[in-house]
Amino acid sequence: MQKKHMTKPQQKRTLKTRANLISAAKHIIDKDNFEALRVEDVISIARTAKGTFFAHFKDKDALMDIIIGEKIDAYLDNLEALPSPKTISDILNAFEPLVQFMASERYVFDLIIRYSGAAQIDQIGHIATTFGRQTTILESWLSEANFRNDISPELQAEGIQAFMIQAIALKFCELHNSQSINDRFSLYLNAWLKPIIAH
Amino acid sequence: MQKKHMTKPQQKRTLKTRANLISAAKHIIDKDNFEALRVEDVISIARTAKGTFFAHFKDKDALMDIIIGEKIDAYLDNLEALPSPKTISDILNAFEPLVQFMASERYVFDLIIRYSGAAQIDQIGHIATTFGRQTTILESWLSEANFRNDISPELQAEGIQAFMIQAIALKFCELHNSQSINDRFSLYLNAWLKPIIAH
Amino acid sequence: MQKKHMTKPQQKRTLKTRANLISAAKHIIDKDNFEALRVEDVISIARTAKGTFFAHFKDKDALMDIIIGEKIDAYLDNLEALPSPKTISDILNAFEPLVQFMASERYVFDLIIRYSGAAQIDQIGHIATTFGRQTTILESWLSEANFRNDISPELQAEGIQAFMIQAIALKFCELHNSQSINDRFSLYLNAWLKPIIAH
Amino acid sequence: MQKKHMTKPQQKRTLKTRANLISAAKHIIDKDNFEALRVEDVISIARTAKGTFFAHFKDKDALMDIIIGEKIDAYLDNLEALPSPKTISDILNAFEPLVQFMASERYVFDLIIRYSGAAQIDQIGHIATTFGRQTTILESWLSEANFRNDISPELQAEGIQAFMIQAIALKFCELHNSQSINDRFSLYLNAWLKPIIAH
DNA sequence: TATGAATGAGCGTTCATTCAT
DNA sequence: TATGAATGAACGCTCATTCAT
Repeated sequence: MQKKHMTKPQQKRTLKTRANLISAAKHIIDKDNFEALRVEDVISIARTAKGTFFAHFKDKDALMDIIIGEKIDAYLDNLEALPSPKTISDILNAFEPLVQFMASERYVFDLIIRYSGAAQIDQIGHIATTFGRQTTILESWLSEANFRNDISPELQAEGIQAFMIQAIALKFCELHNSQSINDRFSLYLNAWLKPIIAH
Repeated sequence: MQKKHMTKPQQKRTLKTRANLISAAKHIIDKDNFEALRVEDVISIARTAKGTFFAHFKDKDALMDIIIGEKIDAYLDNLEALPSPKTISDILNAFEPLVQFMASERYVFDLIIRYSGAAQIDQIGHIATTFGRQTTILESWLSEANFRNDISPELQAEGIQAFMIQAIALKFCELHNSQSINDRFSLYLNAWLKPIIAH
Repeated sequence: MQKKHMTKPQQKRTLKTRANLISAAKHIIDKDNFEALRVEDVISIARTAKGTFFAHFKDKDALMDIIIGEKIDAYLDNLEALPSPKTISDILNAFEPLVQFMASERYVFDLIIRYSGAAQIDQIGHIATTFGRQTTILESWLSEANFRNDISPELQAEGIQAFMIQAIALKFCELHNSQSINDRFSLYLNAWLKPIIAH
Repeated sequence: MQKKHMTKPQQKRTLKTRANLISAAKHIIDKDNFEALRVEDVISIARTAKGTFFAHFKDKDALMDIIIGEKIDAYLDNLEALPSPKTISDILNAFEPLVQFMASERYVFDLIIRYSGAAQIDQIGHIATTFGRQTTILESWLSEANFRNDISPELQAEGIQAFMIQAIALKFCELHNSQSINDRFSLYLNAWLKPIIAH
C-alpha cells in the first residue's frame, strides 16, 4: 500500500497542479461566467506557468469540457438521488436545474452541443459522457414509470433529450421567446410520453 | 429623370459587386468547404476591398446565412413540388437531401442551429426564414396526412424538427455512428407520429 | 504630380507606421542594446497593434535586418566619403568603426553572419545587400591603390572580408582574446595585401 | 576494495546511459539532421528521463559539441594519415570531406563558428579542440611545404581557416552560388599561399 | 544518479472587423 | 460606395532548462 504511494510520487504533484488550475478556473467562472474565462487569468490565479496549463489541457475548451461535465454530473447526482418520477411533471421538475444551467449562457449551450459528441473514441470528453449517463438514468426511470410501452425506454429517453435541446435552442431564438423553456419542454413531453390516440 | 439615370447604373454596379462576392464565396465552398471560407479569400477572388465586403454584409455570418439559406430554400423548393406525403417513409424520403446537407459539415450544422432563430427580431436571416418555411410545409402536410390528431400539426412539425436535429447531432457523435441518420430519424418519426397505445 | 500623391494615400500612412515601428525599435536599442529588443516593447512604444508589426515585418529578425543594415550602410557612407586609402593602415582605420559595430554585441555579429546571405533571391535582406556594397567599395579602392596586381581587386576584397570576419569571430573566442581585433586584422591584411616573396 | 566493487558497476551504468543518449542523438541526426534534434526525442529513444540528460550534458549544445567534434576528429584522423601535401591542390583535396561536412547544414556551420572558440577557458569543447588540432596539422604541413616564408606557418594556417569559412559562408548565400565551395576555396588558397609579386 | 513535472519569457498567429480617406 | 491599412485580444506554442523528490 505504502509502496504504491511511493512509486508515483509525481502523480500527487500532478494532481495537485491540475486541481489548482481547475479550481482557479472555477473561481473565475463563479465570479464572472464561463465566457469570461481567460487562460491567462487561470494560470495567474493558479500561480502556474502557461506551459503547465497546456501540458494538462489540450486547449481551453478541454478545461471547459471538464468543468461543465463536472457540473452536469453534479446535477445528475441530485437527479439520481430523487425517487423515480411517476409523472411528466416529476420529470420536468427533476430536470429543471440542469436545463437552467444549460440555458444559463449561450456560450455554455454552444459548448455542450459541440462537445456532446466526439470525433474519435479517444476524444470522448466529460460532457459526452454525461449524455450517456443521462440516457441511462432516464431509461431506468421510464422502464419503471410505464408512460409508453410501444417503444423502448431508450428511445423514449433519446426523445426527451431531443426535446430538451430543442426547448433550450428555441429559448436562444428571440422569435420564440414568448414561451418559457419549461412550458415548451412540458408541451413536448406530454406529446411524446402521453400520446392520446383516438380510435 | 436624370437622377434615375444616375442611380440605376450605380445600383447595377452594387448588385454586381454583391453577386461577385457571393459567387466568390460559393467557389471557395465548392472547392473546399464552408468552414474553410475566409473573408480574405473571398475578396481576393472577387477583386474587392475588405471594406466593400462589410459594406455589403453585416458580418461573415451574414454571408453564410445567405448562402446556406439559399441552399436550404432550393431543397425546400424540391420538397414543395412533391405530392403531399402519406406515410412517414414519404416524409423521410422527402427530407433526405436536406438532412444530408445539414449533416455534411459540423460547421454548417452548428451555424444552422445558431441561426435557426435570430438574436433580434430585426435580424431574422435567411436560415431562420427557411425554418419557418419548413414548419409551414410540414404543417400543411401533417394536416392532410392525419398522423396524429391529439396534438396540433404545428407541434408535430416542431417535434419532427427536434428529431431531425437530434438524428444529425448524434451522427456527429462517433459513439452512436453504428446507425445511419435516416435510420434513427425514421425510428423517431414512427414513435412520434404513430404512437400505438394499448388500452 | 499632385494626382500621383493622391492615388496612393495609403502608402503615406503605411510608411508612417513603418517608420514609427523602426524608430521605436531604435529607441530601445539605443537605450539598451539589440539583444534586449522585445516586439512587445516596440509596439507599445510605437502605439501600434501586434498584428500591424507582423504585417510590416515577417518576424523580429526582419526588423533587425533592416536596422542593422541601415547602420552598416551609414558606416559605408562615411567610408565612401573618405579619400581612397593608400596604405593598409588607411584601410584599417577606415573600417574600424564598422568593425567595432559588428563586434559590439555577439547577438549582432551572429545576426550579421546569419543574414549575410539569403536562401532565395527574394529574401535578400538589407544586411546581405551591404555586403555587396562593401565589396564594391573595396574593389574600387583596391584598383586604385595597387597593393597586388597578381589577383583581381574583387578577390582582394573578398579576402579582406574573410579576414575581417575571422578577426571578429576570434574576438568572441576567449582563447584568443589577448590580441585586439584590429591587431589581428592588421596582421592578416599585411599578409594578404603585401606578401613579400623571396626569389 | 568493497568500495571499488560498488563503484565500478555504477560507473558502467553511467557510461551506458551516456552512450545511449549519444547514440540516440546520432540516430536522430542520421534520420533527419542536426537542426531537427530535440532533447525530448533523444531521451525518448534512449528511454531516459530529461533530468538524466542534463546530468550528463551541461546543455544541448554540449551534446552537439561532442557529436560534431567527434565527426570532425574522424575527418582529421583521415587527413593526418595522408602524406604531407606538396601542392595547394593536395591541401584542397585533403580538406574536401571536412568542408563538405561543415557546409552540409547551416545549423552545423553556425554551431561550429560559435563553438570554434570557447566562451571561457574551462569550457573548451570538442569543436574548439579540433580547431586547434586543425591548426597544428596545417602548421606542420606548411612548414614542410614552404609555400610562403614571409609569414609564419601559424598565420598561414589561420588564413586558410578564414578562407575555408568564407568559402562555406558564401555557399549559404545564393547570390554567389554559381561557384562551388571548392572552386572558391581553391581561388583563395592560391592567392593566399602563392602570391606572385611583380617587381 | 535518475526522474519528469513544472517553468517561462516571448514569439508568432488568427482573422473578423473597423475606420479614415 | 470603395479602399485596405490598422486593430487587438487571446490563444497556443516552443523547448531548453530547472528542481524537488
